Amino acid sequence: MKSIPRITETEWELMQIAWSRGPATAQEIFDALVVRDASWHPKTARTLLNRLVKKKALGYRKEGRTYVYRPLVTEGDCVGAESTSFLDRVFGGSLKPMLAHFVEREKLTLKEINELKALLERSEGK
Amino acid sequence: MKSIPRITETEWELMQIAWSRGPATAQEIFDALVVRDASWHPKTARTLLNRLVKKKALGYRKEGRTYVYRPLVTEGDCVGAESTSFLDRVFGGSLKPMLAHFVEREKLTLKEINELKALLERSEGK
DNA sequence: CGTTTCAGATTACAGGTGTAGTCCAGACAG
DNA sequence: CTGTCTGGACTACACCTGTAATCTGAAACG
Repeated sequence: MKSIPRITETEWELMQIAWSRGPATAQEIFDALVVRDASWHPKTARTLLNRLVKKKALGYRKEGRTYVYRPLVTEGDCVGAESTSFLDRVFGGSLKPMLAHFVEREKLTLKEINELKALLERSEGK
Repeated sequence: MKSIPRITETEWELMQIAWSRGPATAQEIFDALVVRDASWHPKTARTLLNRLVKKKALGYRKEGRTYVYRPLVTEGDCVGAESTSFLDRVFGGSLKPMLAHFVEREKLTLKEINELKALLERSEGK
């Protein structure tokens, strides 16, 4: 079982791109970042790419003179790790209060409520 | 509108105690920490108390020779801030995928499922 | 070929964090 | 009173984070 590296807040933005685009060069990743938030600086993005490589969250393959990066951890694994950490830290690990919090907090539309209920129904069958 | 200070992972443990016990001395807080996890060191706990004071997450009142600490931010506010941050970072701010993740992940008992459905019903009425 | 250019490597740097140790003044023991 | 003990203040320190700048070698331009 591989241990999931700890992804920081800023690093998540790069990982999201890495996961959604698949293999991509530093330039491509940077371009995608800028689309979401123009204030990204290329040097900053590169530093973070390097750190993610060091953490083994990303790997790369030399492709001519540039590197093509790709995720070494799945989004699901990272989401899982982060979710567990959040749940433990903020809600002492109890699912129900957590779900209650979110349901209360956002004003859900009737449609959303029904979708969620459907989700629960399906879970029930499993 | 007050801004919620950023509470780190370790600091959450102190805050949880501060919220649940109400006003308490450093010693009392430390004792409570040790109950949960014997590896706490008193100096570490004190340092964190000071940092939380600096962050204005805790305040204190001199009581004779020692200080009595109390929270300056509510648990609800901190939970809310942390939840938003988590939701944005990990699920791009979309509630449904997040709830889906948790519902899928844990194997909910039928009882829990029904409780959650009840929660949704109530939310509907609001 | 010499020069500009650009990707990646290396270096910078000020907070923030986890984890403690040392210093100092007042409360307490004798 | 005087030495001791203790709570709080200050100091330490390595690693992490966010945010870049500078150095270097090779590719591309002219």
